Amino acid sequence: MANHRLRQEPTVLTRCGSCWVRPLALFQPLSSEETETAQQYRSEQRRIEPGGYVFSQGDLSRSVFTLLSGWAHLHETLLDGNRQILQFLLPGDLFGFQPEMGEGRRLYAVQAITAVDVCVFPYGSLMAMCQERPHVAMHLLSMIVRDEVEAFGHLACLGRRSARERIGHLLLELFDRACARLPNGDRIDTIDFPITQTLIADACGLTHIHVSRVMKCLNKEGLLQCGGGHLHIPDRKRLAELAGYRPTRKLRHTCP
Amino acid sequence: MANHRLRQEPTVLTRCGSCWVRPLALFQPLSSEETETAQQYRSEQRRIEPGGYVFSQGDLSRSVFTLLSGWAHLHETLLDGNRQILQFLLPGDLFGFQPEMGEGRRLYAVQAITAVDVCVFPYGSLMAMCQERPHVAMHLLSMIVRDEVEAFGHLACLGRRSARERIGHLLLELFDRACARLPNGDRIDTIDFPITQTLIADACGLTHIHVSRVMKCLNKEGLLQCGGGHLHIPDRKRLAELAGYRPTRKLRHTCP
DNA sequence: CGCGCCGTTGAGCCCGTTCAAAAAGTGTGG
DNA sequence: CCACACTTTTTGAACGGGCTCAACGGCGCG
Repeated sequence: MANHRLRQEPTVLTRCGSCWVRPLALFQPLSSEETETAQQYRSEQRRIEPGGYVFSQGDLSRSVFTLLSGWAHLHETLLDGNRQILQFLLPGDLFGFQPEMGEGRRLYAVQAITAVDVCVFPYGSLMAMCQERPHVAMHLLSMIVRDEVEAFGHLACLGRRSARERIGHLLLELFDRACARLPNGDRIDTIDFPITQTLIADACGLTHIHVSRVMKCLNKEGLLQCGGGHLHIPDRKRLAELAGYRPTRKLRHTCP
Repeated sequence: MANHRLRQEPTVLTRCGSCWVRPLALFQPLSSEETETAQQYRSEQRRIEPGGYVFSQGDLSRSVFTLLSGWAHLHETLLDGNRQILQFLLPGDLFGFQPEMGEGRRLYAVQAITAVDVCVFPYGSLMAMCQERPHVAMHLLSMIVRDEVEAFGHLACLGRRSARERIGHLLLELFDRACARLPNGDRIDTIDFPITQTLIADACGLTHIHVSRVMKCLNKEGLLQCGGGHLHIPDRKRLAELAGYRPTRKLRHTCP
């Protein structure tokens, strides 16, 4: 019951034991008894409205976060004001690690796209948990490696692919990641999609003007339909071929 | 000519206790007594000649590696034959992690640029070590996060910077990383540099032809001199300004 | 010597950008 | 319901950075 309500609008504090993103996220390897004690490692839960920041470049870096609901993105703003999106964040995703582990300042910012709820873990308590429960540390390690592999994939995209391919690739990836968070996402061909063309441009290293042109074209060819908060992909295979997308690459999290 | 071989050339089996890259690498947090027992976690040491592969895309993924000497690069080969370099590897660097931790196949390949020596750690024994010594696991975590941050930096480069900036940025980064491995690297303005223009192109997402043109230009302007296995940067500040390079960002490893 | 690899140069083209402006949502308050 | 402001998407015209294709010179090596 609490579970059902969480999916819609978690305005109240969520207990780890009944958190619906747990099977996807940091505490996946914990047994159900352990989960209740895990509660103590979390410091708070926070809601951020669309366009708001979870943290900004230059902020003190003292915690990591799990996204409980909504969409967000991690980005760097360059000196000339240009922006590069480095990651899109979906429910269950863990973010906010930095090499210094709690002593430095944020190199990147995380901005909410929709309204989001985040769960806060101070570095200190997270480290304590890792020391006490090595299998959590191992799981953490593998989550970060997965992030790195994703970043490598994006690098190859930006370095060696055309605009069409980059956009197709990104949309397929987000489509798959969003599907993996649905109860029975296999047969779905339309998802809620709060991503603007400007965001796509900032992720793909293009101008929003050119993104508009290319997407218009992809639309005409019947490869995808995007707009009004929805993304429809009628034929994944055809788009995947165009984009050189490898569905074999494991995605960040999949529902159990 | 001076340090044509970085410090020394370990042709014989190196013991962890006397390994010169240890202060930079995986076993940094170990005490000297621990180091001798750490020896048991390492399975072997391997030498690869220039152009040879430490592993290739599709290989079984069973170990991680520490680079003991030489230069290498990690890259992905796309379906159309194009290549994207994802990381340059210098002595002390750890590489070879994948999310599945020993069960999947390699998504990327690691190729030797110069002759290299690598130290092999099977996943299993590494995991055992992490369970027994949590501070090693924490150090591992922070090393991988640093790699991810580096990858993010490259993403921003490829997405939002011009060819001049990308090349300048890459050369400065490699320059700094190489310097950090020298005994007194602060005052140095020339390093051994076994990187061809084709490699730079594959890292920056450009053609080697265009790299040649841009570097000719940078050379004419007195910003750098690159060739014959050496890189000379007379005025770091000027180049850094051109490239939008932030020296504040912490590099992978620095000599103690 | 021939062969490969690396760097260089030139001519022409194309993808994506820049600049400018209009059209089509979207949300707010009257 | 409309008026208004704002964001998002679309369209057009012209420019240019980086690519393609092709050829050549230098160097190391068997």
